[in-house]
Amino acid sequence: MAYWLFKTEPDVFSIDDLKNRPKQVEHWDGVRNYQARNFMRDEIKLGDLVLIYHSNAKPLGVAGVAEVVKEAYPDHTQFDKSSQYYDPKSTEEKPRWYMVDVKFVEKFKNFISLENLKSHKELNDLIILRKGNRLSITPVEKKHFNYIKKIGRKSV
DNA sequence: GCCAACGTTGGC
DNA sequence: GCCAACGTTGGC
Repeated sequence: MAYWLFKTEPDVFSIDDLKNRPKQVEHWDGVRNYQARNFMRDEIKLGDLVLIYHSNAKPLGVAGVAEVVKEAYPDHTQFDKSSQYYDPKSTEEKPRWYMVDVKFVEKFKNFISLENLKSHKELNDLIILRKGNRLSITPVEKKHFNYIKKIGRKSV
């Protein structure tokens, strides 16, 4: 059982969008970075928990938690010419990109802004807080996950 | 295999 | 809108 952080731009897809999906499940398509792809394909397992992080937005930060309900399978958008995620170099026989399915678990009562995250020295080595980090999927340590969950559930 | 040029991400 | 920090591409 492992923990992860997925970035998403809430203008495109937010925690509320996930919550409002049928069965509250959605496939996490559009990842076009090899490191992130490798995490999904090789390491992200059924039942893993995911922090949903809203990037490029206001507010900016961790919005809630989701759970992995389906392990890696080919991302269909890579074969779709009309998709912005279309990849002409990928084939059905040898797909280049993968995705997982996640299910809504909870939306934090207390949205945790990036500023808030940074103010906790316990979270100093969280990957997302490293300067210049652009990876859209990153592993999160159990202690960090639990700490963040605690802040998120605290009422303000 | 190197690396310059270019494109993208994402906080500010 | 700016720009630092990356990742990718493609010529050599």
